[in-house]
Amino acid sequence: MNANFYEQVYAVVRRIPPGKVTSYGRIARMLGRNRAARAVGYALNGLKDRHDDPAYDDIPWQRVVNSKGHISIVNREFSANLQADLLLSEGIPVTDELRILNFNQYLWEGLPLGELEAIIEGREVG
DNA sequence: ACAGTGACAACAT
DNA sequence: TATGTTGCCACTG
Repeated sequence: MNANFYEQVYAVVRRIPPGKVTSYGRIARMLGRNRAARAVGYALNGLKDRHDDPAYDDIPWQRVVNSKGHISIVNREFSANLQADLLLSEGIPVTDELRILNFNQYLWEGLPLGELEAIIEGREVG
């Protein structure tokens, strides 16, 4: 259940401020797993099974897109549009093709090394 | 223990 | 530039 990597991913995503976005690959690199981008997506996918749990309600999953700034939820029309709406409500411009305009302008800088270290070592506050 | 899978990303045409 | 192909990693049954 408590896959450590998932929890690390959630901890990072929780820190993404409103109006900012990042990518699956960048999160993977923050956690020291340079090529675990797919696993990050897999972790976020797991949220749909826990949306009842309040502990996972505060995770701004909508702020994670792919490396090109595209919303990556394909074959899931409803969720993809929901993600676009959520981003728009934060002031992030999303085209009707589900692409973020001026993606690099909204990119999140990431966490300070110390905070990342805490998350990786399981000392995150939560 | 092992093979299949997916909200990715980097390359190769 | 635009597609198609090939690694990747963590999780699951």
